[in-house]
Amino acid sequence: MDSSANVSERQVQAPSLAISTVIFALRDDTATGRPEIWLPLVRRIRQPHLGRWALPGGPLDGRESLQDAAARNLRETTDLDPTYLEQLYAFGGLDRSATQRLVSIVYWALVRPEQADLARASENVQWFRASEVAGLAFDHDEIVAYALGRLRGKIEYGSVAYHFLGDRFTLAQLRGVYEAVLGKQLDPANFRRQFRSAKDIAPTDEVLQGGRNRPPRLYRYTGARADPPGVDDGTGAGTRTGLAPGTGVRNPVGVPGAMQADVVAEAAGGQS
Amino acid sequence: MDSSANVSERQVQAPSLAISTVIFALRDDTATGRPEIWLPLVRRIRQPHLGRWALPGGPLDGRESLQDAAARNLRETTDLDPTYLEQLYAFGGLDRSATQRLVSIVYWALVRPEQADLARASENVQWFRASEVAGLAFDHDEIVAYALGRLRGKIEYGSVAYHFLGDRFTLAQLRGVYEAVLGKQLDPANFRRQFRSAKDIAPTDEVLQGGRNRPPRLYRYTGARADPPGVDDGTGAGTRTGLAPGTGVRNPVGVPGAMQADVVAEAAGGQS
DNA sequence: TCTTGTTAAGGTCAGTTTGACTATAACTCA
DNA sequence: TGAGTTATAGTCAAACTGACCTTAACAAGA
Repeated sequence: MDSSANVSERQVQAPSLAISTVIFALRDDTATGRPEIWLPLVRRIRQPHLGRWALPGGPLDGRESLQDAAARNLRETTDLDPTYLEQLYAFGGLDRSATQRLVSIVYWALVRPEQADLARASENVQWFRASEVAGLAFDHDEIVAYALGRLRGKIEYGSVAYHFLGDRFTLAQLRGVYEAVLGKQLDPANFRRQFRSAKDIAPTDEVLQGGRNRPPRLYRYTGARADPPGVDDGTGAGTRTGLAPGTGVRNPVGVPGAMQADVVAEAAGGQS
Repeated sequence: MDSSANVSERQVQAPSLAISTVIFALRDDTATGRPEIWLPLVRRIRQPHLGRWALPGGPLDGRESLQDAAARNLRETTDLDPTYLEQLYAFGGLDRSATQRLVSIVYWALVRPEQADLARASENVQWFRASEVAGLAFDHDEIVAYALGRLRGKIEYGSVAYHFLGDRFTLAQLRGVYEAVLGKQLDPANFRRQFRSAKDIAPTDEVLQGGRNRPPRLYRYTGARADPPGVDDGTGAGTRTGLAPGTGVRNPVGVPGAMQADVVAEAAGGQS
């Protein structure tokens, strides 16, 4: 509206650009044995929000692509290469940071629990249960909530779930992923039925020995494991490989239904 | 990899930030009478790509939120306020523009055909059939293709289709929207069946007079018309109000199916 | 060695949804 | 008045879902 001259110096400056990354991994609950969603956070070592936990990230310099910068966040925080990395959203509200106008392009990643050295908690890097994350710096609480919503939405389609798992997995493990992400139990028999007829999943001739019950067969994911290089869709359009079965997420037929808005955010700050 | 000093001046500078907007409207084909997807483009009046068509957009200054800047693009190009406006993706490849490192945050919008003054084609603003767009400046071809993929993905859920239509509409008009977006014909009877049981659609007691056939009943969309203010989801998570019926888009059940990757892009340039 | 507990794996069944198709209603135009 | 076209309602078989049942395979303990 008002484009006259009397604006503060700060607002006239071009916004700063930062990349942040929400990294999800599964970890079996020590009590129930059921997998839960965890994510690493880093402690801020400067103002603003000094000392608070925040998403890994930093300013974007001119030499990296967005995705490369996010992958670097991932490496520096977890020592892992991404098995899944996708752009989440660009947060650019005017008051995300008190000290500067900051636009953060946020990525989200999935890593495998075996790889993620969850024990590698240092003074400034620690893993938290996603359900218990609160009080983060900037608007990172909302970003995490938004990322969780996206994860749920994405798992209803294909492929994503497999990025939490290793090369071979049992149907029970796969079901565990779905249950952790969707936050509800699924019928094992129906889950099996749907996944047995899935195109991108193939039984191996191996079984998982060592359990105390009947040894489950191991399966292999035969679809695309990662997004095509340089390709990165911002929604469900991309690597979608079919619908998640047994999801309990019945086909939202009947057309327009109830407003299902997930947690959304127009905010967030970058770790700089 | 190489963080030594011998890098060009340009690459060391912070990337420039721009906002671009893909604006979709429907327009009835003069021959078949069936609606098609159109979008406005602006001619570049400076280098690079001088004279070529490009998405409306411009640099982000420090005083606007991302969404506000996109809404301004929309207004300045079409004289319309957004009925639907959502973030599409942030494009940040290293070589999107030859002259500078440029990161573009792209929005996409839907407008109503009655409102969109399609005739208002000036020397530097013109509407094009989405299916015929080609040869745009920067990587805007790919951005448009990506936006079309997102539109298709989104229409399979709820609400989005209605933003193409006015307050009252017939089921045939609504079906026309779906057919234009999905690029295939749908069975009128089945389409009707599903939408009649839809929660967010209600029949009025009016019919549309003046046609040469049986006058169709008018319906009203009773769900949320626009995204909550300031709220803007980057995917299908947000305003999702149910699945599109009759879509022919059968529930992608059976779990993982065929890789359905839509057109994606890691590129694009901003109109500056 | 037999019993018990637990998970794996396969199957049944009723209710719902889908896609293809048919039939009738309502209107304009020739 | 009859032909043509769209609106609207219904039918039917195939497919899918969710709930539930049965049997297989294994470990641990009696």
